[in-house]
Amino acid sequence: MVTDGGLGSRQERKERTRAAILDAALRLSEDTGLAGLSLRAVAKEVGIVPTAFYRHFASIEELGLALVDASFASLRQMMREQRRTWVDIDAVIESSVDVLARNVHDRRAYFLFMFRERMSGITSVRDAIRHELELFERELATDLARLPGPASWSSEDLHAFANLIVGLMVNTTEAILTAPRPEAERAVIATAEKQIRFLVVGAASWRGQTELS
Amino acid sequence: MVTDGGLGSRQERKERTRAAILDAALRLSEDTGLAGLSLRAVAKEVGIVPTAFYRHFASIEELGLALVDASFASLRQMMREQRRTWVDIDAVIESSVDVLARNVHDRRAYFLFMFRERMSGITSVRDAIRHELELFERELATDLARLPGPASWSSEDLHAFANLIVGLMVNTTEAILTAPRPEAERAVIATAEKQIRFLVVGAASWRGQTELS
DNA sequence: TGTACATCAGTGAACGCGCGTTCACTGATGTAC
DNA sequence: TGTACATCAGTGAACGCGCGTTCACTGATGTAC
Repeated sequence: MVTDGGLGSRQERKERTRAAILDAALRLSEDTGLAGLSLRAVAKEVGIVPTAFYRHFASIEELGLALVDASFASLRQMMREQRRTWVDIDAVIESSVDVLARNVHDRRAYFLFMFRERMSGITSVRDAIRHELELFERELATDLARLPGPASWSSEDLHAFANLIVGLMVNTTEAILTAPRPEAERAVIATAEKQIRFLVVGAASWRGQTELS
Repeated sequence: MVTDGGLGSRQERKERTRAAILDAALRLSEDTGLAGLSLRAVAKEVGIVPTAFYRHFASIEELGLALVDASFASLRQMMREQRRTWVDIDAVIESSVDVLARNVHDRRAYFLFMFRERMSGITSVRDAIRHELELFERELATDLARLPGPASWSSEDLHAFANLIVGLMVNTTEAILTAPRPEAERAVIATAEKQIRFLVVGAASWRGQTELS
């Protein structure tokens, strides 16, 4: 494993090993969670000696924080693609659940990591994920404010609505990740689309109500 | 610790030790998660020798399943109290978030356990929690069907709506558990009440829409 | 271009530690007569 | 009520194992001249 074909500069090869460690950690933590992951198991999976791990990360915790960055980079890329389709709120509903479902498959390991470790044992990793989700929610609120309807809402309403959407997204992601068979997944997606319509229509009606009162 | 005052029959004292184990596990798993909990640490906390653990549970996993039962028994009791106030959907909204917030404080350790282990490493425990949450959602759908408005809904709509409510409840619970200070918690509660109104009004309007089409 | 030295990713032995689990045991509690 | 025996929650020694971490090292890659 030292020379590994001898390709690339020393720096490039170090970067490749680092990527292999992140990849192995993402894979192995599916079974045990990050807290249950041992440095030795990761090293074994990568094909390096345990002590070589320290050339890349000071601890499993530091590795975990790098995985949080990678996971949210992946999530942001998804949202960037998604946002290009935002012309009005109906178009958003139309496409958003499908985009989510496709991405949950393509980046399954990242989504599993985010939604598992959000609740799990390593405090700094958990806090980093919650912080990123909060940022994500704020970004969403800003985006929503550009849509014709929500443009006139109060910031409290926008926040509450964005929080509701992110919550639904999280729950739907978990349901997709958990769905045992394609037909169960289709049911999850159909339910999620219906739920998004509940939310959108509800928020609109509710604004109407208070504006009249 | 053997005689511990000598109070009660052998059976009663065994039951007391069992309860102490469950209690210690609930407490210790707040830091590490159930998967990070060692049999020896639990025994030490209770004040028995590690091997005595086996008189009560075959493994940490079995202990975990007992904690799932205890946690959902606690959740069901909350819902039973809550249901007594259900006369119409407005009364439900009025009281439900407050009841939830109060219970999250009173049974904090149980709620932490449920929502942490739902995503965590021990497969059988995770599956048991998901199963219970599914049952809980079905019960809620049945209850909702008794309310004047939802009584006329399709079962798909009821399911989607119940799922949305449970999801919101889960997210709100997590937010309450995470809220650093009382004022942050009040903001969470205010947001949750607004969100429930979104849902209720939205579901109603959405039904109206499709009934007209 | 060739040489001498510096860098540093990965090696391998060794350590002490907490872990789950086994086993034979102890002695208070419970039961049959 | 008194005695003899059974039950069984909790004990304590011992085991092998994987863990994180230390340390001095190797040898290919990189750099200065």
